Amino acid sequence: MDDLKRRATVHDVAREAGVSLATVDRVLNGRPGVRGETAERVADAIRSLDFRRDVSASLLARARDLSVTFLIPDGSNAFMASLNAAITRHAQALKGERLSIVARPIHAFDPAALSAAIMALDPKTTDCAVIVATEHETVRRAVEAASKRGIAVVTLVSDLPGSARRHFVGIDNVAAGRTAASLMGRFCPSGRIGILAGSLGLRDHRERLEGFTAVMEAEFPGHELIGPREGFDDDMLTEAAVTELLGGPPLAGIYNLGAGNAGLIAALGKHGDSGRIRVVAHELTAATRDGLRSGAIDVVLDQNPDGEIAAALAVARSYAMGESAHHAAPQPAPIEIGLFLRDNLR
Amino acid sequence: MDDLKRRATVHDVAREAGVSLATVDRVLNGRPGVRGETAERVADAIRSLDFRRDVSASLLARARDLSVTFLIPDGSNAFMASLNAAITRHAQALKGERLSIVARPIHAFDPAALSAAIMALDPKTTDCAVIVATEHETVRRAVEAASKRGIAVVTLVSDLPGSARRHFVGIDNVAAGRTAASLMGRFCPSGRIGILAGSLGLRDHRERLEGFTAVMEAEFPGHELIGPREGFDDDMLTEAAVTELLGGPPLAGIYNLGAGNAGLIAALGKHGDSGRIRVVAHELTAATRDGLRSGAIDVVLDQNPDGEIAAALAVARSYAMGESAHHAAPQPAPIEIGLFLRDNLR
DNA sequence: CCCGTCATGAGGTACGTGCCTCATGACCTA
DNA sequence: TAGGTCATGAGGCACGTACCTCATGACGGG
Repeated sequence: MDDLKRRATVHDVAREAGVSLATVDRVLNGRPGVRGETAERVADAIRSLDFRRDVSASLLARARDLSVTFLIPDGSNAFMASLNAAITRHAQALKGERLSIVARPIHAFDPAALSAAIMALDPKTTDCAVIVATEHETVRRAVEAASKRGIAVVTLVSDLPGSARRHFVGIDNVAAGRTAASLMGRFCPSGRIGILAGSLGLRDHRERLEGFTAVMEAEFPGHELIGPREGFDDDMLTEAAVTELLGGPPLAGIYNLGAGNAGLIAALGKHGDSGRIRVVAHELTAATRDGLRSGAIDVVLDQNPDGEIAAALAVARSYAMGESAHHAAPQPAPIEIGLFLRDNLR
Repeated sequence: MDDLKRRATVHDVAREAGVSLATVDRVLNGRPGVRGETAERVADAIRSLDFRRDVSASLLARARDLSVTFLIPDGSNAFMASLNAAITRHAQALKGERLSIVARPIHAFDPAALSAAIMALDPKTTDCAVIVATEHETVRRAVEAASKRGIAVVTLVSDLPGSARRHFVGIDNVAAGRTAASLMGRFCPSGRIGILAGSLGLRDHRERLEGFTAVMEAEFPGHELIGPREGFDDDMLTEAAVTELLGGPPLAGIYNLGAGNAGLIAALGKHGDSGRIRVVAHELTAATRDGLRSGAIDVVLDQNPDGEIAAALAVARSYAMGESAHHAAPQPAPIEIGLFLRDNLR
């Protein structure tokens, strides 16, 4: 009866399949030298015994730690900075968990730099790469090549559909836009709503806009949408755009689906009665926190950077260990859109 | 230079402290037979080498798995059911991670049953207990006793301040109430707001009410608050309470800070023009999801059960391994209040 | 028939820690 | 001084997997 409680080991699998330990090992770790028929017998035994590699023993026995490389855009973007901070924090916490983490900054929005960095990854020293994807054919090809070399690629924040990436960690930006509209419509019985974007060349910004306008038109048809005006995620340009919007007929609300929120707040402050204009923005940063506290911003939609890094690491660990080879891949919970008011600021 | 990259092991600690492996082991695992002065030398070595127990090796070498026992209220409460479901899911996913999870149902809101269950925990088979606390002196004493026996206790959802519990995993319910008020105030320019509670004998319900009324009074003084009416988390009683509320002068909004949402929705449906009344409720369940989709409910505040279980397990694992003994305890991110509209339903 | 290739078996060591036993010396007390 | 308690050292086995080497037998081509 002890046997019923004990977890199955590689020895049990070997016995069940009628092969030696060495063969089980070859199958488990994808090494060559096993006939297809034999490999199938081993796989059957694994399934029938519900064998799962003992993670502790496996990590202990490995010659090297699992290694995950993050390729994150550099630059002054506050959100990317908080992503990097989260990576550092997790790297610290994962000391002793046999997981080594490297973060390499990539020139922002530069497909060539990103794909070059992906191509340079050595499967001997990298099990998994986590990238903030720029949508470009070169990047797609680099991901394909990395995958062929045995490096699992995970996209973060910005996806790369149609590529060989194994997983996407991030929020649903269309849903984010829809949610923003749903709140804005309830906040403002009627009136003109100004829309600000960073750049419509970015996939996530396009998706947010799509969701926002769809819900506004369908559910709150009494409102007039102004824009979108592009602020290119820059404080100065965003301030100029907002000032221009405020110069027109009175606005009931403003939705900024991009960055540059410091500029937005500055423009509102100079305008005066900013308390009456409902404002919805994205990403919890120093600027948006201040905006929430002062009342300049009503709601912030956030993609929790820390949670995203944690999720990416969990996925990366899972793929790096090839855990999904013989059992269903454990689908991690999708990243949720965080909604923050002054009253639930974390 | 290899030495600089290698993680420190117990051997290194022993050498650095000038003691034997056995003594390091005694210190690390809190076994008796070490003079205070010697233990201090070992602790110094641990700090100076930044030694961290290798989690993989440690788990592998242990005679038994880490074991975490959940004591969760039973009954028909939809939220507790989803907590249990989350526990089952995680238990499944943690096969192979040397963590064994037991969930024991406890008669709801019964301090005697809860404390008896805590007293019955054997430190030989339980490293950590996660409880949904009922506020009572017996429970406090049981937690104290368990802690003395070497069982770390973590409170979930409902805290037990002033007890020997090592950690609380849950949301800030005052903030939740404040957030609900902040939304409600923005949704309704003015008017009467009905308030429903489960039972004001519950700490979390009291806290939500406190936060809600504080913000309504301070920021939206034009509104008249009706209630709270107690529905005792029961659909029938809640429906009756709502029907009574709807019989009075027209309401602009309803805040249900307890359960029984199916009753709330039923009463609204029978009343007719429910689309005009803004409704804020708690916990994503089948009932509240339906309410969001149909438009009967505008916003649901949720404490992600899955996230809470994950956080509780992380904390439990950390305490069960005594990781925080020589380094700063890794404070896990606090559980966030989830805000859900129809448009960002997960 | 010889040799090369291939699938597989046999057996070992290593990873870092938990936990056990036994020995040794120091110190205290009667 | 004998006997007892206590702090500590020395050493070893175990955990389950990774990864290595070497042996063996089968098979096929020339």
